[in-house]
Amino acid sequence: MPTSANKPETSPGAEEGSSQAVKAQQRLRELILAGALSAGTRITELAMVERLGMSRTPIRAALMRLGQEGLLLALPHGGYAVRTFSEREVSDTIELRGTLEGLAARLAAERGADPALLSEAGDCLDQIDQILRQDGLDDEAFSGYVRLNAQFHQLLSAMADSSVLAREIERACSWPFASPSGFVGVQAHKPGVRDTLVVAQHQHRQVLQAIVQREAGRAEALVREHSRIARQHLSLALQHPQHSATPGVQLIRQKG
Amino acid sequence: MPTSANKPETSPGAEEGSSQAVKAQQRLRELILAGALSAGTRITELAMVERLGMSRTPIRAALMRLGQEGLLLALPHGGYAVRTFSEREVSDTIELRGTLEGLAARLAAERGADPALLSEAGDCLDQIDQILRQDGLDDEAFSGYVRLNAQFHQLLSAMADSSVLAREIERACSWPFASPSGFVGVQAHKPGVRDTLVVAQHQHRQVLQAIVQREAGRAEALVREHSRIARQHLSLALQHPQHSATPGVQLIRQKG
DNA sequence: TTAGGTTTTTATGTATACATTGTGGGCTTT
DNA sequence: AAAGCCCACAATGTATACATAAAAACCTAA
Repeated sequence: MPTSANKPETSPGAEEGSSQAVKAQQRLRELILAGALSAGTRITELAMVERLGMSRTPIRAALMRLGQEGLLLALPHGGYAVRTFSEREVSDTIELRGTLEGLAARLAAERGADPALLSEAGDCLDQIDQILRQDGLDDEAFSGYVRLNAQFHQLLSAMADSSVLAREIERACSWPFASPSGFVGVQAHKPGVRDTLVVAQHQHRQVLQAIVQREAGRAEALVREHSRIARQHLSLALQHPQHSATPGVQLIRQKG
Repeated sequence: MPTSANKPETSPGAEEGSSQAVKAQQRLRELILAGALSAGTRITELAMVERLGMSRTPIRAALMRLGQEGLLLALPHGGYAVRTFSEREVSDTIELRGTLEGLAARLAAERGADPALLSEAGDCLDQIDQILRQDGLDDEAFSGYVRLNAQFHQLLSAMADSSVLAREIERACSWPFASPSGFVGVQAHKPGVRDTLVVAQHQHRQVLQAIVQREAGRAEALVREHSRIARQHLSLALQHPQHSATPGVQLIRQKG
């Protein structure tokens, strides 16, 4: 096999309907998070032109968007490099996400959330309870939890009814290891998994209750505390990187 | 004067050393905030090519950046429009900024801020005291306050020693009416101005003290409360839009 | 052999031509 | 006269050629 592939790589889940620029952005993100582009290396437009099989223009747009998103670092004299994250930066990002979600919960409680959203959230938590009812959690149950967890957090964001805040929360969750379900996959096959999820689910219930009862301060504090679970997961993932199925962990540079 | 100007407009403070794309971004932001591009209207690339006297490529880059920054709204089938803000959105943005700065203050207090920064912040507040010592505030004194206030808030952000958070705070301050000094110009020539600034300065002192004494919760609460001054200023500015010298107020759509 | 300067290469910034898509207006038909 | 279809224009998406600047490599001289 020659070193310079002639056939541009195709992504299995790539959506065909989108524009080239969007496709480039998706593909580049996948490449980065999968570790195909090692951390710290410079990314040149021409290399991506070869690799993705499109012209420089959409590549440029994609690189710029990923740069503003934070996944790429804009170099001083032009060009980009795959960004690396210190453990502290990841921790700060999680704290940021928790703070923003906390603000959302507080606003939802203060202003009163849309009853339809509250009902949806309740259903969502009921479904999680269903999953946690079984003793052992198979992979299917686990991915179900991840999906429902993400849905609950998304509903939480929507309850604040603030486009400004929703936008920022979405930004904060764009880093895979900062998203609410980012590190849950870490200990998918460890003994105490279910207990962790039970605790998280208890917090979910309390948060929803606080919002319903318009206890703004309590709602905010609960969500913040809830986000610390992600930090615990981060520590575990860094201690046992080999078990971590989370995409993007190789972007975290360890000091040890 | 013909309707289609042949000479591209020049901006007085435009930096000549930067690239075309950066210049385009600066100039477009000025045009939007000055109201030269009325709120809600679609911005076409070709129109800006005529107006700024450069090709589509840097214009495109600038539009994209302003879109991600939030000043422009990306239309569903391509193109951008000057974004308008509801009063609620502006209010939320200020709340967001206050929350982020509050997080910064908390982190600074928890982790302990760099003594050099603490000393700089102290000097900054001393200089503000100097300004407030005089009874009447002339324009020069006022602009001095605005500058020092911005500097203090910038130092606050730096004390958290978190690049992630600093980046987000800078984003939140990019909207002129959400920045710490955004609406102070509103009541520059009103009788009670000085008192407002005295109150704000008192809060500054308390915040710095809390950080020095490592009182994290207090620091966070104080900064949040401090940000509500901006919301008061917002109300005043919307009640008396004619007195408002803040750029960008015309982007706020009033419901009344 | 090393240091410095020059040259070549390579990558990004910029301009522009071409493709494609969506929208609006005008024409035709019922 | 009204409604629907078709055509044309206009704006964005894409590709590529050209300009410029930085970096690397090579060559020369000390």
